[in-house]
Amino acid sequence: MGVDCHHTESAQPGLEGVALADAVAAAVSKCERTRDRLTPPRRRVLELLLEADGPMKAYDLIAAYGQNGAPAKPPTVYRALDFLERLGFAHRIESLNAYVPCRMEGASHRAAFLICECCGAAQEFEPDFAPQFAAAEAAGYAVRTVTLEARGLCPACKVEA
Amino acid sequence: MGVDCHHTESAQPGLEGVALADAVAAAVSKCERTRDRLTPPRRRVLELLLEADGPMKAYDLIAAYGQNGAPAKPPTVYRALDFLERLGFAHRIESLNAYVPCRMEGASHRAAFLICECCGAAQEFEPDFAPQFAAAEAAGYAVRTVTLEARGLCPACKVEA
DNA sequence: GCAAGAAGTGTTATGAAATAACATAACTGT
DNA sequence: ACAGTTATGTTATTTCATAACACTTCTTGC
Repeated sequence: MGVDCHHTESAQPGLEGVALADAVAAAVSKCERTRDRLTPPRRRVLELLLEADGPMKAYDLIAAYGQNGAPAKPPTVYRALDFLERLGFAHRIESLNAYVPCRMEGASHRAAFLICECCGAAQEFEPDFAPQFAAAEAAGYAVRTVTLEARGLCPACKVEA
Repeated sequence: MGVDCHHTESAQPGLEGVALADAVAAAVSKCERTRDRLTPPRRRVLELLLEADGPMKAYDLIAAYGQNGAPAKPPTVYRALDFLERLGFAHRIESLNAYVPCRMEGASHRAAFLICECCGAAQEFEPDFAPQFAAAEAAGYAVRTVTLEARGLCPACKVEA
């Protein structure tokens, strides 16, 4: 990803086989419980995100959508992404214009990432926003969502540099 | 900005007259000290940001650039924004695709905003990233920059809602 | 069951955001 | 003044995202 990065292996390999099936099944059952509809296009986009080795651009998803190489129409994918974000199955990484499946258990309204500028990996983590949150509320703000994106070098790329 | 927001006054009025001149002069002298070149296009974009009542889109800047109504070419504005961000005179708000002048004194590599989803105001604040920073470094990451964007309602819009 | 509304999809077209590439001009240090 | 670097001007293109509308599928109250 970065200009001086020569990694061949991804820091975050995508799911496949049983692991992928399990992750999809978990989403299916979660949607059944909440009466949300994980329709075919939504499910397909979720699969693509889970299979990916890293953050996926919307137009990568569009290109990869069809099983036979046929691309999707942009609104198909953007609508699916809206749904997946809304349900907490995916996150948009603003500073990359890219999307990742949610790796955290408790789907909160918070998303925080450590983004490697060398290999492009995006590691989700659970931030403690308590201080910022408290400060904002003290100033009279009603905070709804918080996005945090830290950029730098992941352990592997730090060593190499 | 928001669909159910009827505010006429901005929460953050832009600078004009002496205040604007002072702010620009401060940037000029800061650049003189650091031997950076606040060239005409860069200065013009900085002025536009300072004059604005809120976050400016790049194409708003492009449209407003010429004194006589003539728009700028996109690269002119994007290059100026790169410069202004690099020196800490401006910040990009990722979740809005928009830009604001820096309101903080010490130009750090950190930018944090409280963004009102109703009136569109973006209030910059000085976050305490120490905990997140420490956690990231402990995990082996070398953090370079951190962006935090909290979305919700500002005090004025909270009352109205 | 079935009508009425809501939610989802397919499709065409367009709008908005950002950059590539290359030629020219202006500073900088020697 | 010259060589190297930094900045600008310009054209074109690429990338990212949504508007609008017709149609289908769910759902829910009767």
